[in-house]
Amino acid sequence: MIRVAVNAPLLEPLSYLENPEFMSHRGDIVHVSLGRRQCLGIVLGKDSRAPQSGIEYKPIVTKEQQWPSFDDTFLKWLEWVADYYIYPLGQVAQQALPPLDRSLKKRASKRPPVVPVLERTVKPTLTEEQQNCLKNINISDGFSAHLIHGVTGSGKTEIYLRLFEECLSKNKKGIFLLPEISLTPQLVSRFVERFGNEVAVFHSQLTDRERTDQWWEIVEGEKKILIGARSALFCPLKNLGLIVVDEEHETSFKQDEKLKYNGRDCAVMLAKMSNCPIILGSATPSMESWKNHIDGKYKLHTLKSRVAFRPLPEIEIVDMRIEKDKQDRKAQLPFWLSQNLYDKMVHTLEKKEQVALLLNRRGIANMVFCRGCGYSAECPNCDVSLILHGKNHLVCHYCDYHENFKLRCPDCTEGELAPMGLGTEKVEEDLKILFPEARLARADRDEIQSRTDMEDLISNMEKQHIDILIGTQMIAKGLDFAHLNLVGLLLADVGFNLPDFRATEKSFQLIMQMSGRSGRHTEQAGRVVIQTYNTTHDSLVYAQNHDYLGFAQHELQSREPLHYPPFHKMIVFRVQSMNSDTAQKTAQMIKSRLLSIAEKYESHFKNIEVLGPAFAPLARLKNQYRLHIIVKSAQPKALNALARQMLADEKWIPSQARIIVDVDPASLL
DNA sequence: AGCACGCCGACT
DNA sequence: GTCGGCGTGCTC
Repeated sequence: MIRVAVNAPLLEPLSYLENPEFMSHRGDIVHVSLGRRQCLGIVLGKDSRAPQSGIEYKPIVTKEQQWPSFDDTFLKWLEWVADYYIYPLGQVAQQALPPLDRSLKKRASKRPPVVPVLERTVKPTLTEEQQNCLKNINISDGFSAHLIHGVTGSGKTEIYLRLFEECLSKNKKGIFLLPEISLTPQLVSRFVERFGNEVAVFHSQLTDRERTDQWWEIVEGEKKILIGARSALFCPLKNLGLIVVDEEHETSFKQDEKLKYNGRDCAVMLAKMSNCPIILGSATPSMESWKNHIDGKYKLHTLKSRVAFRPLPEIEIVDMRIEKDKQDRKAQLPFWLSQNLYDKMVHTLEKKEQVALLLNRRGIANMVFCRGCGYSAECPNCDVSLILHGKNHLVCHYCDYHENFKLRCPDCTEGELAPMGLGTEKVEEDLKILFPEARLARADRDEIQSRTDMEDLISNMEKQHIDILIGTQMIAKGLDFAHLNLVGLLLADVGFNLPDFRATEKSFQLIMQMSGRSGRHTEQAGRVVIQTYNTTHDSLVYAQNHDYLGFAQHELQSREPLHYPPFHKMIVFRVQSMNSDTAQKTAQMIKSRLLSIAEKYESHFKNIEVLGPAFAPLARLKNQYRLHIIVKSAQPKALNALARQMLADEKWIPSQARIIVDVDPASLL
């Protein structure tokens, strides 16, 4: 009999009879019958166990010919992913296949090409730091892990490009992973300018046809370098010689639905199994990677200065508590704008340079409430306020609920509902009055919805058709504009107080990243203004001094006694149910099961901490009550085994409740 | 995930 | 009567 991982939510593979028409080998992609239907499965190998009585074993139906079989290295990696994240292997493997059948004839498409066509450009000369870094990375010596800590603008990308050159010269293929590639077409362009048509691109904003074509180009075609978001890792490349993960600290490498994998961590494992080097790069390495460097697992390379001796930006912190009471405000400024930032904006615009304002919108978006009775519009399905979009549209940010905004308060029927809080739209409105001459552009989820929207925005910024750019998180990442010399973070506080152990780290990263956008191409330092009500927050003080090392040391020190990652591993069990009671009971059952397993196998599960159950910070979403139980341990293997035991024999789970396992959660919301 | 089975309300 | 809504359970 043959073990087959079927494409169904079954944690264990199933056994099938060998089909006498053909032999099945490990890695083959086959069709098998499952219940009354057929589905795809991956052959894992011979099943030597005795057949179980009561099961009517069926033969494998056919071998799927259109895709090449998985080689052993890649299949081992898929098995590791499935095992580590406690997810059905068959469903993990499904991600490694293209969504459509191969098609050799190119159809005319109105969409711009996935990979732009660009002239090759000359290579810049390397700085001494870059040369040193390259000298210390030997890519032909099997697996090794490197962490490049380089300030923004220090030329990390050029190092990657040189490494990929070396990789290609050895006739091997390479993967370049980015957090959200559709937001960074500039980086793709730089690769195309160096490697021409040897580049393939893979990310979530491609159509199924584009994806399928790119898949074949990199798996069997002429393309040698795959640039992509985390999903690119699942392209079954043969002859892998190098993996680079840029902005490795980004939590968006963690997929938050279905298979909740972290692209960075999976990349490290893929490199290890493929016996090739992996490079992680960041201006603000994650605490996980930094600890790996301290523990000697990653080799550290530091780039301290920007290329061409361009200075680091000057970061100024404005205390909005004082600003509020200031009497000497010349112009009538809106409450969200300090005199200091306003003056700098005027100055920057006079010099025909560009300004970007970042609004870390989470939690302070435009909700509406009644000044008469305090009623506020809330989503009927979720425990959150509705957010005002445009003039008369109330939207829930967590489900698809929306309604028309009516002025009259539905509760006291006397007062009027008024928007409060701050959104990018409001900022834009106020700026139109303050700077009537300036050309404004907004970059948020409402404005930028497709890859072409972002490309247009970038080209407008580059051509200086925009004077002031107002945006959310999405403009903090990876963008590089020559004339952008002032960056304002309107309200830094928003990130400080999230109920998440990574809140300080995320805040620090955002500020560092944002300031990295300013003054990348000038001899004078770019300017950064951070407005806040809490000027002494750790993330601000270290960021102001560009002191990553100090921050990392401080942050690690504060996490260690609390047993937070990276010191202890974490698995979260989330319980969801329409019924609050069922949700709570199920959560309680999870906890007692965990405790009893831990007690029964005491020698295996030492020092396991079980926290909760507690309602998640957003206790109800899409009409589902949400609780979670957090489990921590210093031994990842034991933690995984405990979680598996807990989930085994799932018959005890009440049918109205769903349990979701999240290994290494990116956030606790 | 599919797909079937089965139990209930609604409707020609 | 029987059509079809979806809650429940199983897949080698």
